[in-house]
Amino acid sequence: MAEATIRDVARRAQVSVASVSRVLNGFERVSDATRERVIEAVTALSYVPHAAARSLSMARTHSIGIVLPDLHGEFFSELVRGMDRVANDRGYLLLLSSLHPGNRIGFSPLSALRGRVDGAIVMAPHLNEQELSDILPKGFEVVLLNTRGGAHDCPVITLDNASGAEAVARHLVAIGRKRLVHIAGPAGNADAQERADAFCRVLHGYSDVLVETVQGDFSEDSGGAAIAALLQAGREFDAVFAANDNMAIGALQTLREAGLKVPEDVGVAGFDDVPMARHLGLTTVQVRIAQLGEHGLTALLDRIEGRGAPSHMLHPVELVVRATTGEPR
Amino acid sequence: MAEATIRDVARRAQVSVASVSRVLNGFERVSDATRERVIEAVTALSYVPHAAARSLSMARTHSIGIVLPDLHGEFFSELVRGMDRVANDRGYLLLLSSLHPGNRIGFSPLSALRGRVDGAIVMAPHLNEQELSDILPKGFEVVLLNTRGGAHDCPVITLDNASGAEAVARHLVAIGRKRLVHIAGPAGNADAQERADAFCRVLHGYSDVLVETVQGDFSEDSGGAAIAALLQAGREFDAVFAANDNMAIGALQTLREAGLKVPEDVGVAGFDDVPMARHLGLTTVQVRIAQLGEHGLTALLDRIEGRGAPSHMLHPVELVVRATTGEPR
DNA sequence: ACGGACCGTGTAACCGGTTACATGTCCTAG
DNA sequence: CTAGGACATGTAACCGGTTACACGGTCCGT
Repeated sequence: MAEATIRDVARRAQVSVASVSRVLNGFERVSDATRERVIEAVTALSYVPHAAARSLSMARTHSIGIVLPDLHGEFFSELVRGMDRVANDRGYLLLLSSLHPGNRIGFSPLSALRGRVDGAIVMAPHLNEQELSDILPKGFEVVLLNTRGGAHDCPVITLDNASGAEAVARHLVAIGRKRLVHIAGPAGNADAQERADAFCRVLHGYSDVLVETVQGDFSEDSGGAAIAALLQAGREFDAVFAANDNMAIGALQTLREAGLKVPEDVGVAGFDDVPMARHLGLTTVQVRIAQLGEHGLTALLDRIEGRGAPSHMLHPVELVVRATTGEPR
Repeated sequence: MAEATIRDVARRAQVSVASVSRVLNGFERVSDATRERVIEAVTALSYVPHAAARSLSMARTHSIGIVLPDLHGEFFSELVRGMDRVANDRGYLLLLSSLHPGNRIGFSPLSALRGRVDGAIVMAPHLNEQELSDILPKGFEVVLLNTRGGAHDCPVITLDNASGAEAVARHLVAIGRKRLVHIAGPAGNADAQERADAFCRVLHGYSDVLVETVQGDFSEDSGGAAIAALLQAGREFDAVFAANDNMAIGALQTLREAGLKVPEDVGVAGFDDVPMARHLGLTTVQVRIAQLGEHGLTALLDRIEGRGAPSHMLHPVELVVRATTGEPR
């Protein structure tokens, strides 16, 4: 049984394809008799319009590309969930594409979306401006998420990393911590950089507070390893701020295994508020990720549909204080 | 700047559109001179073929629909990650679609995929056979994931609940437990049923082992409540197998609050291996979700590309022994 | 020298929709 | 009575690719 086409429907309803198309698209100028016959034929043949054909003639796909560096973890699923809500409301579908480095060079995965999407949301915090320019397609609207994008004309939405990190810094000072450690994210990652910068900037305002930065890579293991190295080196500290929750969790575990008490001996804070954070009582910076997704997709669709959207937006974050940063000793 | 079309390329390269198409699709019968001119023109115009047009004429989209009940949590992200790997390898894109009940009735979200995908992976554990039939489209290949689908001609992939539960049963017996409790999942859930059946079946083979089943609903609270009720009733037992990790975690907490030692007094095991399980040292049955995604997509693509795939497949699971089931007392 | 196989290339039909424009009918105003 | 407008509908071009088929030129064997 081959799929019915609009011409099959027209034949059965004894009308022209134009009339069928008009009925299906809710066009007004159709007589009731025609409309009825068309509807009868459509249901009888269980006709469904062919999306590719429609896209081709209308130059509109009603899908949106989502291009992300990695498709894993709660962050990803939350982001997509938020976008899915908006997409559903506004009649769009989401096309997923991961941007892992191994993709065939010289052929941007983004351009593969031409003719498939009306626009795309791109998140590529690991790329620099140059690399970004190389992959950005000319053919459709793009909104950047959490990505350095100063030099481009597409809107950018970034996390308000600075105020999050500042809030953590102030909180740690407020509860009396003096010797702080920051476990940074991977070098070259914009978010990691902003968090580290803001954290240190605030702390330099306090003459009696020391801060030391060590390297991590956003993985749980790297957080644990960083702390282990510090302990082995005999360093003393009374609080740790990791650039994300994963590393904070790793740090937490290593600290406890080393016999240190959290928060009594060492306070720990992270960034992201992954679900596990609540379970472990981890102080962290809450990022409403689903909302970030909604936010980004809404901006993109507004642009596509003509209503302009502002070109740079900060997505708010909020400090959540839990058990791992207790009161002053 | 409008997008370049294949005719623009042909004009610039002084050849026909057919030749351009041949070069782009790696067709052999093209002279080197022609090939060079085409390539020059393509790069000069930074031409990218229009996916919708290509889909239309080839009746092939190289995308796959993924239809899921919900887009959240680690399960979803893992599943998608696995599929993404396969999709990338084999040159497909993933089109995401959630199946929340609110979708316009009488118009299946699946049929909206016509002309957009070559096939779809559908996961709808909450639908019965009838509801499922109603939404399944005729136009393209479908693979069902973890969904009752006996009556349909599309392949189904389900978890191997039975061997997982059997492994747990054998393990508990092997470490010397004699009085077991099973916290079952919600009535009517196929996975829960299979786990309970297999668990009890194995244990009935041991004359000196007792097993008692209590009801749960997959939630953490229900696991705790079930154990609390047993303790209150003065029941004695030395091991608990919950039908999923959530309930196992609830049980664990309640046992400890009651002053019982795990694993010394009572062993605890779950099912799923959620990330938290590793953290809590929970013995459980690992379901490699990413691999399930790979598995499902591979089967679908094989079908689409002609190599037939078996119609019903069990996805393997594996017992992971951790701290909550220790050695015999 | 000639017929045919083979090769590279171009022309045009086709995929399945949308829509500008033409057509025909009926109604009404001058 | 008729010109012209409003309306319902049909015809055919178009979106941007792919590809069956036609065509002309080489090279070969006889």
